[in-house]
Amino acid sequence: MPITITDVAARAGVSSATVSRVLQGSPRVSRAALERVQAAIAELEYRPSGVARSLRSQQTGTLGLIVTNITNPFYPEIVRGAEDAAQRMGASIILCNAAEDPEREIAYLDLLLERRVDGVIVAAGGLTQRHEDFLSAFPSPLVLVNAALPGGQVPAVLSDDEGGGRAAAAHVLELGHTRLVHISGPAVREAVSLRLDGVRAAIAAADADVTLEVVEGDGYLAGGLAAREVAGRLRPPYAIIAHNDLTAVGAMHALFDLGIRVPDEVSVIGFDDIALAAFTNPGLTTIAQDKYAMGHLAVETIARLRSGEAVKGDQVLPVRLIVRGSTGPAH
Amino acid sequence: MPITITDVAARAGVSSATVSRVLQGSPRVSRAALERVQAAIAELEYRPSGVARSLRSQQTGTLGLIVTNITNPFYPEIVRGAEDAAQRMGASIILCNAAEDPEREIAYLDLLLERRVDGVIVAAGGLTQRHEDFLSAFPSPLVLVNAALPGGQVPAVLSDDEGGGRAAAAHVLELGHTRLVHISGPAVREAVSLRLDGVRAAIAAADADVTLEVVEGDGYLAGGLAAREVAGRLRPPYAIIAHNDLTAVGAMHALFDLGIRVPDEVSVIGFDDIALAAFTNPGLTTIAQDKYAMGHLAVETIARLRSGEAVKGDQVLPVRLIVRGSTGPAH
DNA sequence: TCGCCCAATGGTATCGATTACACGTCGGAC
DNA sequence: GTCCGACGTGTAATCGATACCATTGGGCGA
Repeated sequence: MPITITDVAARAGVSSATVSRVLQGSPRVSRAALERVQAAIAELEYRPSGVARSLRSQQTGTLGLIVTNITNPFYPEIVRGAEDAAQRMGASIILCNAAEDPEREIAYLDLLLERRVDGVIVAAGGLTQRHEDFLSAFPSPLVLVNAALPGGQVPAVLSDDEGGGRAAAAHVLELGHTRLVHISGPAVREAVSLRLDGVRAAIAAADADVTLEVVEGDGYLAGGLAAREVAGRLRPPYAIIAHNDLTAVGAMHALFDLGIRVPDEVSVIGFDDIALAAFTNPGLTTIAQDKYAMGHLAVETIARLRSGEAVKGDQVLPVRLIVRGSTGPAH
Repeated sequence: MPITITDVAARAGVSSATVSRVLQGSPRVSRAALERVQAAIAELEYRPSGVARSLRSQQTGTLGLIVTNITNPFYPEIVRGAEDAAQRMGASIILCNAAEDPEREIAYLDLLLERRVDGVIVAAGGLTQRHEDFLSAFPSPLVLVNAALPGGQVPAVLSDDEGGGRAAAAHVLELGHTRLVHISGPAVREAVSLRLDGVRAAIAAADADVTLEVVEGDGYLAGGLAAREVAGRLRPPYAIIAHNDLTAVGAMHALFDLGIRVPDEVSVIGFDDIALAAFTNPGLTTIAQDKYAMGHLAVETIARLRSGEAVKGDQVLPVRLIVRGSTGPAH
């Protein structure tokens, strides 16, 4: 049985109202009472009940954070950004790992509603129709990360996927490549088509004789293994533009197995800049998303929504090219 | 203003007590009342307030999980294991990222107490004296992961560090190495000395002419760069046994920079089996910890503590050797 | 037919904090 | 000397759900 405000009041010889006023830092407390209450709190090691406080104030100081898969190296950095921002405003994060299961995502949304969280952040790759229905009617502040709903009814934090695709293609074009292979992600994701759009735009802008082949991957390491089949058909040099870093790493492994040298024969460029990208051999050239900022901004957006501000539309964060060792001139 | 149990009661033409009974699945409700209440719940999209329920029942159904650094690839898997186990028992995880800051860890413990979590899991590398004082007097079910308090007052979930160190050394000894270099972690951590003990035990058991040199690292990538200095002094072949995978990856990078070939000239073995280990070139041979199981077991231990069971002492999980490409015969 | 028991339901205190309102006291101004 | 206001403090309602206790009514056995 933990200590309650009543215990403290009794100990200090005041009413619970006075203790509460001390807790709130209200000025309407005499110095004598203040000191007695503080002493009692210290002696009893009293900690006010956040539960009771939440019930009364109708705020829990918690945010729900739903991630597709925490072991996907893309997400921890987002979580860290969100957690930092939350901590700064005195809130806690309830982490929900959907484990790639859309049903579980929806179940979590329900659960978070019961827990009366002050807001929810959904950092999930693919949204299904059911998600759209559920999310667009969500009765609590809601922000999407790295995904968006058609019509922009729900505020979203995104990276500049189209610009990133453009930068990636421009980079290999500059290196003299004229044959590009794009290993995409699953077609349902909006980011997938945006990145491809960017690649096409860069090719169009280059005004040169460039071929582009598109192979569909799954956005994971396995998707990169498509490079094996490609390598069977194409003679170097060519450049592989992967939808993301996991795909790129998968591709590099496939090439490594086949004895094809990166970047001497084939260039590979990824997208995301996950921690792993800096530690492959050679290091992976990639388009970096500012994942920390995305998490941070999502939490700040929740705060703005809660303060009554109408946040509409998408917030798009810039990306930047990071050149490591996996891309080189076309010989 | 969300819908309350009173609204549902009014709508269904019953008292709130009856609605509560329906919510609890109590059999003492007539079929007619049950149906009316269920209809009212559905129509109003009522969700019972977890906050009010927690206040009344004195349980929140939440667990605090304090992690040293979520972007350290060692932790997400632990988080996933914990989250899965929690979800299975209907609990949620409040994630606290201490960001390598011991003060922040302690502040979080306080916060979690205010939130009246049902239990706390601390997955933190180094424990300071202040931690020890604070944790050993912690008034709520508590489990440590990958760390232990002297005297075993607090239940802990650990890997077999000593056995792992032994297995790592035995592996390179079998490959014919006679000169071993151990890049350790910061000396304050118990796991550091245990792994080193294991290495020494394996050498002693080998009954051969083997030299061992110990270099202190920091447990992170930077620690592995100590390999640069070692490589300046030692002529291959030799084997580097790193305290953990990050250190090993750092070491491989240093060797790669110097043009020293792994594993042809120098063998490198890590510890942990983080996701990254499978995707370096060559793949990293390592001692795998079952991180998922650690998180899972920690949550289960909390549940046992809560049910009144006295869980004392450490629970040690086995590790296993995973041979990839970074270790090879000594030439 | 009477009485008893059980099923179904409602009333209400309770969990622990916050806060509107009321009350008493003291000091200063007239 | 009286009145007013400010200040400090206590009382009690409130947040939403749960659980104990009381009440009602119907069925069944004696």
